[in-house]
Amino acid sequence: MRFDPTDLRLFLAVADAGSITHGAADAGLSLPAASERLGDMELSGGVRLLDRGRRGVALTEAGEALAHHARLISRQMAMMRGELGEYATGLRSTLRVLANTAAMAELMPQRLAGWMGANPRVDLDLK
Amino acid sequence: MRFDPTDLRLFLAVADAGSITHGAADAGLSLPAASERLGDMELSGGVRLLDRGRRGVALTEAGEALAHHARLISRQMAMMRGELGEYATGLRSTLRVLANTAAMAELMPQRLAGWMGANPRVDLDLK
DNA sequence: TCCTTTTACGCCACACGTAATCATC
DNA sequence: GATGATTACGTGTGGCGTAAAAGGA
Repeated sequence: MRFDPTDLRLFLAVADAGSITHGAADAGLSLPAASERLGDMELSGGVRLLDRGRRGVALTEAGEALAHHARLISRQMAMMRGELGEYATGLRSTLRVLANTAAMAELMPQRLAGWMGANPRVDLDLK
Repeated sequence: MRFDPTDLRLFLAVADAGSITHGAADAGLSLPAASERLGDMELSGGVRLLDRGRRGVALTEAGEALAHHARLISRQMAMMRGELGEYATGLRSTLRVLANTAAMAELMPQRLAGWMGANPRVDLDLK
Protein backbone atom coordinates (compact mmCIF):
# COMPACT_ATOMS: atom_id res chain seq x y z
CA MET A 1 0.00 0.00 0.00
CA ARG A 2 2.24 2.74 -1.23
CA PHE A 3 -0.27 5.43 -2.11
CA ASP A 4 2.15 8.15 -3.03
CA PRO A 5 0.85 11.60 -3.99
CA THR A 6 0.69 10.62 -7.64
CA ASP A 7 -1.56 7.70 -6.76
CA LEU A 8 -3.93 9.92 -4.84
CA ARG A 9 -3.95 12.61 -7.47
CA LEU A 10 -4.65 10.07 -10.18
CA PHE A 11 -7.40 8.39 -8.21
CA LEU A 12 -9.18 11.66 -7.58
CA ALA A 13 -8.84 12.62 -11.23
CA VAL A 14 -10.35 9.30 -12.26
CA ALA A 15 -13.10 9.63 -9.69
CA ASP A 16 -13.97 13.10 -10.97
CA ALA A 17 -13.71 12.22 -14.63
CA GLY A 18 -15.60 8.96 -14.35
CA SER A 19 -13.16 7.12 -16.55
CA ILE A 20 -9.57 6.03 -16.44
CA THR A 21 -9.04 7.43 -19.92
CA HIS A 22 -9.89 11.01 -19.01
CA GLY A 23 -8.60 10.82 -15.47
CA ALA A 24 -5.22 9.67 -16.75
CA ALA A 25 -5.05 12.62 -19.12
CA ASP A 26 -6.01 15.02 -16.33
CA ALA A 27 -3.28 13.59 -14.13
CA GLY A 28 -0.72 13.81 -16.90
CA LEU A 29 -0.27 10.08 -17.34
CA SER A 30 -0.74 7.76 -20.26
CA LEU A 31 -3.73 5.49 -20.09
CA PRO A 32 -1.74 2.29 -19.51
CA ALA A 33 0.38 3.89 -16.81
CA ALA A 34 -2.77 4.98 -15.02
CA SER A 35 -4.39 1.57 -15.40
CA GLU A 36 -1.32 -0.10 -13.98
CA ARG A 37 -1.16 2.28 -11.03
CA LEU A 38 -4.82 1.77 -10.19
CA GLY A 39 -4.46 -1.98 -10.53
CA ASP A 40 -1.49 -1.96 -8.21
CA MET A 41 -3.39 0.15 -5.70
CA GLU A 42 -6.21 -2.38 -5.66
CA LEU A 43 -3.81 -5.30 -5.48
CA SER A 44 -1.66 -3.90 -2.71
CA GLY A 45 -4.72 -2.85 -0.73
CA GLY A 46 -6.48 -6.14 -1.34
CA VAL A 47 -9.64 -4.28 -2.21
CA ARG A 48 -11.52 -3.28 -5.34
CA LEU A 49 -11.74 0.45 -5.75
CA LEU A 50 -13.44 0.77 -9.13
CA ASP A 51 -16.29 -0.93 -10.92
CA ARG A 52 -15.39 -1.15 -14.60
CA GLY A 53 -18.32 -0.54 -16.86
CA ARG A 54 -19.07 0.20 -20.47
CA ARG A 55 -18.84 3.96 -20.20
CA GLY A 56 -15.97 4.23 -17.76
CA VAL A 57 -15.68 3.45 -14.10
CA ALA A 58 -17.63 4.00 -10.89
CA LEU A 59 -16.28 4.05 -7.35
CA THR A 60 -16.93 1.13 -5.08
CA GLU A 61 -17.72 1.75 -1.43
CA ALA A 62 -14.04 1.35 -0.65
CA GLY A 63 -13.24 3.70 -3.52
CA GLU A 64 -15.48 6.35 -2.02
CA ALA A 65 -13.72 5.97 1.30
CA LEU A 66 -10.35 6.32 -0.39
CA ALA A 67 -11.48 9.38 -2.30
CA HIS A 68 -12.63 10.99 0.92
CA HIS A 69 -9.30 10.48 2.62
CA ALA A 70 -7.38 11.38 -0.52
CA ARG A 71 -9.11 14.73 -0.63
CA LEU A 72 -8.26 15.42 2.99
CA ILE A 73 -4.64 14.44 2.45
CA SER A 74 -4.38 16.53 -0.69
CA ARG A 75 -5.70 19.51 1.21
CA GLN A 76 -3.20 18.93 3.98
CA MET A 77 -0.38 18.66 1.48
CA ALA A 78 -1.43 21.87 -0.20
CA MET A 79 -1.36 23.62 3.15
CA MET A 80 2.09 22.18 3.81
CA ARG A 81 3.35 23.44 0.48
CA GLY A 82 1.82 26.81 1.10
CA GLU A 83 3.39 27.25 4.50
CA LEU A 84 6.74 25.96 3.29
CA GLY A 85 6.57 28.34 0.36
CA GLU A 86 6.61 31.26 2.77
CA TYR A 87 10.09 30.22 3.85
CA ALA A 88 11.35 29.74 0.31
CA THR A 89 14.33 31.76 -0.77
CA GLY A 90 13.39 32.56 -4.31
CA LEU A 91 14.66 29.42 -5.97
CA ARG A 92 11.12 28.49 -6.63
CA SER A 93 8.54 30.46 -8.50
CA THR A 94 4.79 30.45 -8.28
CA LEU A 95 2.56 31.13 -11.22
CA ARG A 96 -0.99 32.17 -10.56
CA VAL A 97 -3.57 31.13 -13.09
CA LEU A 98 -6.86 32.96 -13.30
CA ALA A 99 -9.89 31.27 -14.84
CA ASN A 100 -13.60 31.07 -14.26
CA THR A 101 -15.04 28.04 -12.58
CA ALA A 102 -16.23 26.24 -15.69
CA ALA A 103 -12.92 26.63 -17.46
CA MET A 104 -11.10 25.55 -14.34
CA ALA A 105 -13.03 22.32 -14.08
CA GLU A 106 -13.29 21.45 -17.73
CA LEU A 107 -10.25 22.76 -19.51
CA MET A 108 -7.40 23.43 -17.15
CA PRO A 109 -6.41 19.97 -15.97
CA GLN A 110 -5.56 18.45 -19.32
CA ARG A 111 -3.99 21.63 -20.55
CA LEU A 112 -1.74 22.09 -17.58
CA ALA A 113 -0.86 18.54 -16.67
CA GLY A 114 1.81 18.10 -19.28
CA TRP A 115 3.21 21.53 -18.78
CA MET A 116 3.55 21.01 -15.05
CA GLY A 117 5.38 17.79 -15.65
CA ALA A 118 7.86 19.64 -17.81
CA ASN A 119 8.32 22.51 -15.34
CA PRO A 120 8.71 20.99 -11.89
CA ARG A 121 10.40 24.08 -10.51
CA VAL A 122 7.25 26.12 -10.89
CA ASP A 123 4.29 25.75 -8.58
CA LEU A 124 0.91 26.45 -10.11
CA ASP A 125 -1.50 28.29 -7.91
CA LEU A 126 -4.96 27.96 -9.42
CA LYS A 127 -7.26 30.64 -8.07
CA MET B 1 8.50 19.39 -4.23
CA ARG B 2 7.67 15.73 -4.37
CA PHE B 3 7.36 14.90 -0.70
CA ASP B 4 6.24 11.35 -1.05
CA PRO B 5 5.42 9.31 2.05
CA THR B 6 8.99 8.07 2.29
CA ASP B 7 10.23 11.65 2.39
CA LEU B 8 7.86 12.51 5.21
CA ARG B 9 8.60 9.36 7.14
CA LEU B 10 12.32 9.97 6.83
CA PHE B 11 12.07 13.58 7.83
CA LEU B 12 10.10 12.75 10.96
CA ALA B 13 12.56 10.00 11.84
CA VAL B 14 15.45 12.43 11.46
CA ALA B 15 13.61 15.07 13.45
CA ASP B 16 12.97 12.61 16.27
CA ALA B 17 16.44 11.10 16.23
CA GLY B 18 18.28 14.41 15.98
CA SER B 19 20.67 13.10 13.37
CA ILE B 20 20.53 11.91 9.80
CA THR B 21 22.56 8.85 10.72
CA HIS B 22 20.06 7.49 13.22
CA GLY B 23 17.00 8.80 11.41
CA ALA B 24 18.10 7.04 8.25
CA ALA B 25 18.46 3.78 10.12
CA ASP B 26 15.04 4.20 11.72
CA ALA B 27 13.50 4.83 8.31
CA GLY B 28 15.25 1.83 6.82
CA LEU B 29 17.54 3.79 4.51
CA SER B 30 21.27 4.02 4.18
CA LEU B 31 22.84 7.23 5.35
CA PRO B 32 23.71 8.51 1.86
CA ALA B 33 20.25 7.72 0.53
CA ALA B 34 18.73 9.69 3.38
CA SER B 35 21.13 12.57 2.94
CA GLU B 36 20.32 12.78 -0.74
CA ARG B 37 16.59 12.68 -0.10
CA LEU B 38 16.80 15.44 2.48
CA GLY B 39 19.01 17.52 0.24
CA ASP B 40 16.57 17.13 -2.61
CA MET B 41 13.71 18.12 -0.35
CA GLU B 42 15.51 21.32 0.60
CA LEU B 43 16.49 22.02 -2.99
CA SER B 44 13.08 21.43 -4.49
CA GLY B 45 11.41 23.45 -1.77
CA GLY B 46 13.98 26.21 -1.97
CA VAL B 47 14.24 26.25 1.79
CA ARG B 48 16.63 24.94 4.42
CA LEU B 49 14.99 22.40 6.68
CA LEU B 50 17.94 21.33 8.85
CA ASP B 51 20.81 23.04 10.59
CA ARG B 52 23.82 20.74 10.38
CA GLY B 53 25.86 20.76 13.53
CA ARG B 54 28.61 18.74 15.13
CA ARG B 55 26.37 16.32 16.94
CA GLY B 56 23.68 15.87 14.32
CA VAL B 57 21.02 18.18 13.00
CA ALA B 58 18.40 20.55 14.36
CA LEU B 59 15.22 21.66 12.64
CA THR B 60 15.00 25.13 11.20
CA GLU B 61 11.78 27.09 11.56
CA ALA B 62 10.71 25.78 8.18
CA GLY B 63 11.69 22.31 9.28
CA GLU B 64 9.43 22.58 12.30
CA ALA B 65 6.58 23.64 10.07
CA LEU B 66 7.22 20.70 7.78
CA ALA B 67 7.36 18.29 10.70
CA HIS B 68 4.02 19.59 11.95
CA HIS B 69 2.32 19.02 8.63
CA ALA B 70 4.09 15.73 8.08
CA ARG B 71 2.69 14.42 11.35
CA LEU B 72 -0.83 15.44 10.39
CA ILE B 73 -0.49 13.86 6.97
CA SER B 74 0.92 10.67 8.41
CA ARG B 75 -2.02 10.46 10.78
CA GLN B 76 -4.44 10.98 7.94
CA MET B 77 -2.73 8.31 5.89
CA ALA B 78 -2.89 5.89 8.78
CA MET B 79 -6.61 6.52 9.07
CA MET B 80 -6.99 5.95 5.35
CA ARG B 81 -5.15 2.65 5.55
CA GLY B 82 -7.23 1.64 8.52
CA GLU B 83 -10.55 2.34 6.87
CA LEU B 84 -9.45 0.74 3.61
CA GLY B 85 -8.29 -2.29 5.53
CA GLU B 86 -11.85 -2.91 6.63
CA TYR B 87 -12.78 -3.51 3.01
CA ALA B 88 -9.84 -5.77 2.29
CA THR B 89 -10.51 -9.30 1.15
CA GLY B 90 -7.86 -11.14 3.05
CA LEU B 91 -4.95 -10.71 0.69
CA ARG B 92 -3.31 -8.48 3.20
CA SER B 93 -2.45 -9.23 6.77
CA THR B 94 -1.97 -7.01 9.74
CA LEU B 95 0.42 -7.74 12.52
CA ARG B 96 -0.09 -6.05 15.83
CA VAL B 97 2.99 -5.34 17.85
CA LEU B 98 2.71 -4.73 21.55
CA ALA B 99 5.42 -2.86 23.40
CA ASN B 100 5.70 -0.36 26.18
CA THR B 101 6.32 3.26 25.35
CA ALA B 102 10.04 3.31 25.97
CA ALA B 103 10.69 0.25 23.88
CA MET B 104 8.45 1.60 21.17
CA ALA B 105 10.42 4.82 20.89
CA GLU B 106 13.90 3.46 21.40
CA LEU B 107 14.07 -0.02 20.02
CA MET B 108 11.29 -0.73 17.61
CA PRO B 109 12.11 1.52 14.67
CA GLN B 110 15.53 0.17 13.83
CA ARG B 111 14.48 -3.38 14.54
CA LEU B 112 11.42 -3.27 12.34
CA ALA B 113 12.50 -1.04 9.50
CA GLY B 114 14.38 -3.68 7.59
CA TRP B 115 11.82 -6.33 8.24
CA MET B 116 9.00 -4.16 6.95
CA GLY B 117 10.97 -3.47 3.81
CA ALA B 118 11.26 -7.20 3.22
CA ASN B 119 7.58 -7.87 3.94
CA PRO B 120 5.57 -5.23 2.09
CA ARG B 121 2.42 -7.34 2.11
CA VAL B 122 2.14 -7.08 5.86
CA ASP B 123 0.98 -3.95 7.62
CA LEU B 124 2.43 -3.32 11.02
CA ASP B 125 0.05 -1.87 13.53
CA LEU B 126 2.08 -0.59 16.47
CA LYS B 127 -0.10 -0.24 19.48
C1' DT C 1 -18.58 -1.63 -33.87
C1' DC C 2 -17.14 1.69 -30.97
C1' DC C 3 -15.27 3.12 -26.55
C1' DT C 4 -12.76 1.85 -22.66
C1' DT C 5 -9.61 -1.01 -20.25
C1' DT C 6 -5.90 -4.33 -20.05
C1' DT C 7 -1.64 -6.72 -21.51
C1' DA C 8 2.89 -6.84 -23.77
C1' DC C 9 7.20 -4.93 -24.26
C1' DG C 10 11.30 -2.19 -24.44
C1' DC C 11 13.49 1.76 -22.36
C1' DC C 12 15.11 5.22 -19.40
C1' DA C 13 15.62 7.48 -15.10
C1' DC C 14 15.78 7.41 -10.48
C1' DA C 15 16.78 5.80 -5.94
C1' DC C 16 19.45 2.72 -3.71
C1' DG C 17 23.92 0.85 -1.29
C1' DT C 18 29.09 0.58 -0.95
C1' DA C 19 32.98 3.08 -0.66
C1' DA C 20 35.65 7.12 -0.35
C1' DT C 21 36.04 12.04 1.03
C1' DC C 22 35.14 16.08 3.68
C1' DA C 23 34.06 18.72 7.88
C1' DT C 24 33.91 19.65 12.66
C1' DC C 25 34.98 19.13 17.27
C1' DG D 1 41.07 10.69 15.71
C1' DA D 2 36.12 10.07 16.07
C1' DT D 3 31.73 11.10 14.69
C1' DG D 4 28.59 12.60 11.35
C1' DA D 5 27.50 14.45 6.65
C1' DT D 6 28.42 14.62 1.77
C1' DT D 7 30.11 13.20 -2.77
C1' DA D 8 31.22 9.66 -6.21
C1' DC D 9 29.81 5.88 -8.65
C1' DG D 10 27.98 1.61 -10.42
C1' DT D 11 23.69 -1.17 -10.39
C1' DG D 12 18.89 -2.80 -10.58
C1' DT D 13 14.37 -1.97 -10.93
C1' DG D 14 10.11 0.46 -11.09
C1' DG D 15 7.26 3.34 -13.79
C1' DC D 16 6.73 5.28 -18.13
C1' DG D 17 4.98 5.46 -23.18
C1' DT D 18 3.95 3.10 -27.67
C1' DA D 19 1.61 -0.46 -29.59
C1' DA D 20 -1.39 -4.39 -29.74
C1' DA D 21 -5.20 -7.20 -27.69
C1' DA D 22 -9.41 -7.90 -25.09
C1' DG D 23 -13.96 -6.80 -23.20
C1' DG D 24 -18.74 -4.89 -22.94
C1' DA D 25 -23.12 -2.74 -24.35
